[in-house]
Amino acid sequence: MRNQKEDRRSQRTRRLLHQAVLALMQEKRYDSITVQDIIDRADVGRSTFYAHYQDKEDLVNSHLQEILDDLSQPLVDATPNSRRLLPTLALFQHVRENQSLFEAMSGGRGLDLLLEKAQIYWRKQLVTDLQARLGNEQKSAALLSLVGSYFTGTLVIFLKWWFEYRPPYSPEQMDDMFRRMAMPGVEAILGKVESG
Amino acid sequence: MRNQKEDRRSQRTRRLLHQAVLALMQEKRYDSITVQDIIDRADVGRSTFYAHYQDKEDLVNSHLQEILDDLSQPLVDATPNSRRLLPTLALFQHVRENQSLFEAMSGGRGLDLLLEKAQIYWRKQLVTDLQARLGNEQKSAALLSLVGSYFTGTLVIFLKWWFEYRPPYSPEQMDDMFRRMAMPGVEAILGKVESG
Amino acid sequence: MRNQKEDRRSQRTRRLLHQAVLALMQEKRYDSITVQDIIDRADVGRSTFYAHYQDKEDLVNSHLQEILDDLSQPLVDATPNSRRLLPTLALFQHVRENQSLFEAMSGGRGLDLLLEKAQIYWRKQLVTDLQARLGNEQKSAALLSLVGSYFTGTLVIFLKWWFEYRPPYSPEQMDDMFRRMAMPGVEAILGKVESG
Amino acid sequence: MRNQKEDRRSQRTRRLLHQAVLALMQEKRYDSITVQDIIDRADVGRSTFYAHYQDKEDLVNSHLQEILDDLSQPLVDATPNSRRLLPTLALFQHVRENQSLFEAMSGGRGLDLLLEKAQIYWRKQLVTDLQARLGNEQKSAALLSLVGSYFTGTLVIFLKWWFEYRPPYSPEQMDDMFRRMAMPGVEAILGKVESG
DNA sequence: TCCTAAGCGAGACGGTACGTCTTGTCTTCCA
DNA sequence: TGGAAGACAAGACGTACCGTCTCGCTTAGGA
Repeated sequence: MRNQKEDRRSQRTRRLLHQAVLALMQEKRYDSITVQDIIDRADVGRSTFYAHYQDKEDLVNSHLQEILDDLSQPLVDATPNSRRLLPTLALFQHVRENQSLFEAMSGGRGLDLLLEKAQIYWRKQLVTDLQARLGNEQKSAALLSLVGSYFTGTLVIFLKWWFEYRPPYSPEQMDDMFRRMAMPGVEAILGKVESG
Repeated sequence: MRNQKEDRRSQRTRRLLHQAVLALMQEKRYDSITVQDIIDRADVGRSTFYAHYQDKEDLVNSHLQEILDDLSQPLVDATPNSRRLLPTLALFQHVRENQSLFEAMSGGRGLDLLLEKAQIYWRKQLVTDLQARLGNEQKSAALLSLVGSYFTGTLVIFLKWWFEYRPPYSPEQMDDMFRRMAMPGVEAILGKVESG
Repeated sequence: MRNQKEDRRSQRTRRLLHQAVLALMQEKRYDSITVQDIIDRADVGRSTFYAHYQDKEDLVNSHLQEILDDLSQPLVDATPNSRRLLPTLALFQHVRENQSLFEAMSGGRGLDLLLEKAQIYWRKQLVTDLQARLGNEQKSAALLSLVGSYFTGTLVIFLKWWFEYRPPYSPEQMDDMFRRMAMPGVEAILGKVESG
Repeated sequence: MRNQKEDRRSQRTRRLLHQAVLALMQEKRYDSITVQDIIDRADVGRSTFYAHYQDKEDLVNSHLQEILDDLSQPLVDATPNSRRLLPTLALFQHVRENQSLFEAMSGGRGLDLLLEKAQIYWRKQLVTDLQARLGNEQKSAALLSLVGSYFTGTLVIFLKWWFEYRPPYSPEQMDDMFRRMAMPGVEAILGKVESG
């Protein structure tokens, strides 16, 4: 029916635009990328761009969201009653497998934008999760919020450091260090929340 | 003397520009502040602006640097052989005393820019400090770098949370929680580095 | 026969488009009418429009040509050896009978376009006619051209004035005044060319 | 003082733009001239263009008005109690002297725009003039309006024909023919209004 | 009665010009 | 004579149309 056709065409255009913006983010600072750059690279008309996205930011957000969805897959796949706070090991592994993508974004501030979005997203997930786990124990909302910020913020710090410093550590080593550094802090506030 | 007068004039102009940019950062997003906004507010000619600063970023950086210098005063004042990693309590106290300034910047992303600069600055200080303390113990540069990122990153997370969540915690309570959450992680990697 | 069907459908589409453009010309300036306006009004697809006409101008021209053909009917019907230069009385009468049409076009520059086309068309007719009448008398081509421009130009001036000034004159009065003003000029150059 | 400087700069810019639009009108149809064409030719920034003129039409109008002012100089210079309706001889002479200018405009519809403006301008002058002359004789406003349209319309027809047909006639011959063709018509309605 | 080719609506698309906005330079005036 | 004022070139922005195109849907004639 109708929508199939439109979807097929639209999808192509959107894919071209995403590819273009990804390529450009490897070459120059996010701020200095112009809409003209993007549509030249994607070989797409100006009005077509604006038919799909409000502006450059909208496109980039949509692009980052896709990557974030992919990045958060481990979260979704995790067995609900896993005893770990967020499946961070799977996350480090996933990142390593797609290393080239993230390294590409690492120039030009793209990675920062992604991780900023990611932290907000993960924090929400984590706080919800913690509320569920600790439903009976009375911890203040403030403390939960703080722990959420701390845990996901630290996670982002580790990921950034992994990319920027480029130490020769495996995903497993990274996750191990992360756990060793972050979990005592969490437990200091909440008490033992996991055994793994 | 000529230069005195000129200096005096320059100072006045710079002060006007700083005030203008501070006021504007409370009203709108950093990105949407234009040079025209600033010079209108400061009641200064366009060329005058460019005589003093390269561009908007230069002005803002210069402004943030002033605040950062002030903010980092506790660091500088600290007794060199203090046993604490960064005088964070003094920092939390200083921030509380100048709360209105930081709350003003908190709209419009200005605070983020400041804290980003601050983290880089503090990290450098901290890593240098740690290298001095642990000169004899052989810790890899990588681990020092990671601890520096972790400690200052976490500090920034706490400061941000303090502003955004606005919990009714005193500087002392904040510092206490920060220490309880962050120090175990540091020690997990470096061993005990302080007793206080 | 195949073509009959196609023609019947095509005709409907063309009629819809003509009606739409006529209606629109009453509402807004010619230049500000867009193809989108036309096809929305005609309830016709974009590609259908371009299947029938090259562009907006083509459509309008085709529309004006129809009106012009109708408007020039008196000319064609005139007995070939009429002694009058162009049957202008019939023209004024015809215009009065279709007054509403012309008034409709009078907004938005449509009438100007029509009369411009008309003048060129009539001038050609008139010059050809004069050449035939004066075949033996040696009048330069230049003078014939001038008289052609003068006569038809003046006719257009009268028609425009009739519409814009809207004096309470009958077609007969208009024609009478037109003859009294224009014929002396013609005769000043060509000598008496008609007795009527 | 201040305004002098601004004026001097502005004048330069406006002159450049007028020159550019004049040059372009010789090369292509009025409609197909873009603002980009103009500013490229004038070597002027886009925003500068819009600082001086609302849009292309505004610029062209302003340009035509200048030419029209120049063209109407004979009118203004005429001794107020001249016995002729409009000093048409001076007009034909002026046009011949600036022939190259008008021929330049003759391509691309520019001349049409000018003459359209001119006719409206002259008609107003003439009607005012006739009202003054015939103050005591009771002629209806309608007839004065008609004569005004007729006289100036015919004048425009003659000028256009002169340019388009390019007959080898002198300004004096043109004026003579114009008078011989147009005046009888005027007198047929108004009676003798001049002796010359 | 079914088949098939055309006319058609819908509208995505590449492209071009628009008028607006902002930047950083450059010229002119004035103190 | 050096700094302030602001005109300017440059060029990106988001919008509006254009003319092309691809896609299914009707629909009416010939099989």
